[in-house]
Amino acid sequence: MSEGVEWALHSCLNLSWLPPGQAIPTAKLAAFYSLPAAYLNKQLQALGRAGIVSSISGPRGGFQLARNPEHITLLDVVVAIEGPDEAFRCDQLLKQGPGADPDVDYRQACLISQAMRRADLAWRRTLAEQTLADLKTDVERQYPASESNTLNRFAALRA
Amino acid sequence: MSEGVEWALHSCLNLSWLPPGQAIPTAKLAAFYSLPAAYLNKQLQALGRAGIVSSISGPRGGFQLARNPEHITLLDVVVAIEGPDEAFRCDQLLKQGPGADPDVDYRQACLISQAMRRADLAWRRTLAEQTLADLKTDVERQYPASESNTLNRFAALRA
DNA sequence: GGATAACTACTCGGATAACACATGTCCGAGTTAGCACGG
DNA sequence: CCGTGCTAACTCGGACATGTGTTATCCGAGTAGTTATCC
Repeated sequence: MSEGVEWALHSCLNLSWLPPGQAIPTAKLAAFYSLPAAYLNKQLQALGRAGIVSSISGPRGGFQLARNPEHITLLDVVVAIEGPDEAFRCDQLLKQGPGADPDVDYRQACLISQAMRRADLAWRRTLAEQTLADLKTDVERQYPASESNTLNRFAALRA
Repeated sequence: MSEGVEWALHSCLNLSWLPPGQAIPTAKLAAFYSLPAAYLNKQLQALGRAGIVSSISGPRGGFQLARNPEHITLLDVVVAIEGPDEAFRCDQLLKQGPGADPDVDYRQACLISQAMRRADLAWRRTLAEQTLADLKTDVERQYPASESNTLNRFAALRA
């Protein structure tokens, strides 16, 4: 899995602490973790295409969450960056084997494919069960200084 | 995930139908699905290093399962090919952020990392719950001709 | 006829290229804030 | 003083290089079976 997922998750969490209506440019989000700004921008574009963040051009512009953290699951973010394909892709090897039926879709019929899909669904379900709001709440509970640290850091970068 | 996983799973299943003590060379396993033999050999080597299959050199040589199908889980095969690392790797971005403690291992402390690990564990658990023997039983039940098809194909290739 | 030794064919195993995707970088289009100017 | 038009800086967005890991291939080391030879 590409590291862009980690960047996107941390950035979304930081965005969730902003007052509504305020946007943060890529450069500041990147400076937060000393990341290459141009590449982080690429990931944020992907989040934008997925409808997770919205972008504003020009001065005072930047990115902000496009909807409430309660309605953003970890799966949404992962899919936005990694794409919708499941990790295991079935190339329908059985079509090359003996007794193969050309009309059968072995991505459905192959029991190996089914077993792998079961695992993939378990993974997706676990990710979909957690929203960004849940994560935010947990972080605030365990590390109470996080929110103010984040906002202070953004304020300092604003200078 | 690399396609070698799919090849390995199908090959292990085919190997599970062989009478005990009999080995099949890479070339025949590859011909089964029209795969490149040299590359499939690479995957089988990985299975060998993981102790899932054992190899025999020379004429009448080849590969065979190293232990009973009941003791080979799908997770074993996936890990043998893909390696033990989990899909999401935490680069400890928080170490670069404000209020970071250099002595903390954020792979453990970071709640994002924990959430992703939870999903990864759900995936691994699902894979570990299914053994090659389970898969073999299911296939034999749903496609009764599979076993004989496989053995016949091997016999034909033997010529 | 039997045992032995060399030979041959076959198989794995790791070292070696070719390719694809993730990673990283750059500059242009569009937008907004600030400013200067005129009324 | 206030309204208006201009300028300039800032931001995103997509097009363009680079690096690393997967995909694919090849040839050498080792082994077992076979055969020919000798006792």
